[in-house]
Amino acid sequence: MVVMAPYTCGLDAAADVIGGKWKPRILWALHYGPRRFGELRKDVSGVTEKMLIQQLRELESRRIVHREVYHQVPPKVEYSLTALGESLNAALAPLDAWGADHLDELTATRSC
Amino acid sequence: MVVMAPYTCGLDAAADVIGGKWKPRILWALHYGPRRFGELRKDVSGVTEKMLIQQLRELESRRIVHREVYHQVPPKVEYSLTALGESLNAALAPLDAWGADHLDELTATRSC
DNA sequence: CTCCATACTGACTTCTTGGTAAGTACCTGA
DNA sequence: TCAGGTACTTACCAAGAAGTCAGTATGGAG
Repeated sequence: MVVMAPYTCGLDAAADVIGGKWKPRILWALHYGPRRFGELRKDVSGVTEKMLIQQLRELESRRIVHREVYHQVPPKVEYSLTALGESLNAALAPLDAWGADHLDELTATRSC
Repeated sequence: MVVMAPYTCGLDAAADVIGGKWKPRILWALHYGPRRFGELRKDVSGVTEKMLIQQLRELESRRIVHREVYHQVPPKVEYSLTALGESLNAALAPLDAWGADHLDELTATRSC
């Protein structure tokens, strides 16, 4: 985008941050505490390394997740939620509950 | 999609429902009560007719919005939230609040 | 001297989403 | 007879998101 329209409401801004196929699931995986790259790859099943990194980088640039590098061999990198990330996850909780509550309904009306 | 992976959590399901460039804003516009097609087009600034209809149809098939046709000339169609839609919007409220709270931060870290 | 584990990186392709612009249907009122 | 107002519908194209897959760096184990 060359010109970016300002956010029209908080929801608009939030949607921009959690947009992308994998971000909600990454956030959810991080909910349980810091995770290494390889652990996330397993937790978020189906994600490719490329996408996982890409999404993590975006979340990092938004200051939602923190990246901690341990200078070891083999390398170790841990990802964790920042305070902002924690607050985002808290705001996401009701949405998760809603989805869980209506899971059957939502599954039934999936496009197919 | 030929084979669809089951939802991994409530958040996953919810994200599927509100996914798409315009759905959050449409939902938000509907928050204030029933709206005609033409009104929504103005409320959700920037949306094209095609996209608005497409997203509304998707929300309708998920039973988030209700479509009421008045057989008049010129035609009149009103869209409103169903009970499910209302509950979704309620779950979305904290997310909107979060976005509003951190609007400056989020605007500052936009990709550009 | 080679292999291993881990965390990436990059080129290339495919798939999905969104945008443009034109056209349809209907009755009313001038 | 013909423009006006409303809510679509369709065909086509462009942009962006995601997937595939091969390659890189490091130092210790064997």
